[in-house]
Amino acid sequence: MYNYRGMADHKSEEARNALWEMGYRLTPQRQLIVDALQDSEGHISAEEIHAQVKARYPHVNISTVYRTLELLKSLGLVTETDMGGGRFRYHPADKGRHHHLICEQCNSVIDIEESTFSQLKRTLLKDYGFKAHLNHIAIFGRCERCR
Amino acid sequence: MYNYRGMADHKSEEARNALWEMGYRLTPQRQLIVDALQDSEGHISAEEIHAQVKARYPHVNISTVYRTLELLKSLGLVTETDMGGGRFRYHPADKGRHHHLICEQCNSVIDIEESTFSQLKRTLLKDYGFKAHLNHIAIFGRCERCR
DNA sequence: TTTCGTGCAAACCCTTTGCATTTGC
DNA sequence: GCAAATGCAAAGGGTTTGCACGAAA
Repeated sequence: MYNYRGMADHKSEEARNALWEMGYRLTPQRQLIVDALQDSEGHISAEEIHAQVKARYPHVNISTVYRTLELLKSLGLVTETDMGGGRFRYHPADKGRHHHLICEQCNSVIDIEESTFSQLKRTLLKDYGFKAHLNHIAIFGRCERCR
Repeated sequence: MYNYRGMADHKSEEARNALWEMGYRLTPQRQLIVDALQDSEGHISAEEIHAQVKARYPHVNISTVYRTLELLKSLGLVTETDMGGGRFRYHPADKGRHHHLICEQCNSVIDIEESTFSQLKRTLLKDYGFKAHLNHIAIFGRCERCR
């Protein structure tokens, strides 16, 4: 896999630089995965990333996607949300923390602000001594249109 | 599979009667599964139920456990919680609705009252027009001892 | 050149399903 | 006797892993 410098339109300098600075190699696969995440507006699945990356480089394997996501997670560049049933979706950390409302009827996803949970967090800490780690939460229900 | 009448110590009359009244057969498997759920104090996994049932009737298959849980769910006798990563745990409905705080350090589970979320539910409805279905929720974090 | 990253295929874990057989009623 | 329930084995879906090859520094 050749000449990846200058190939992409550098939307995702931060993640790239972070990888570079930590001593990780800037492979084309990693760059394309980072690009896909950045383009996604969040909530992208590993398979969707894979499909997008394959459109450019057909031989990229999905295990590389998972391994790269693992790396980005460990560097705090990406957060992972369990959307139920063990399906994960990914989101660039620099796009801000938020949570998801998922409509069981139409499958639409509504982003909600992290602050929506601050009251709940306080209650859990006060009443149960429990420090909640609400990274990305998915809440299921019915959206406005589907009720 | 023989003589199941009078074999168990009838802790779980309700579920049994409910099954019976709805016209479902009272097989020994179903009774043992219901017993396992009842004994579990909640939060039992399909595999744990299976192990417990097999101790009495070695030939019971895990698919029967899943099918019975499916049935009990559809009758509203059991609720299912996704404890992350697509692993489900089950809980008898008559033991009351509640949610879970799971410590990432020591894996302990704290039950919390459903009412803890009523404020959040109201906010989601008011601000996003979203009717949340909070059946059983699992929230990860750190418990009092592990901080 | 030496280590790191990748592709491939197989394994994994839990859950679900198809089908022939058994069993409750 | 007959529909309903079970056991078995195989499939399923998304994720992970072992290993040999290939490429980055």
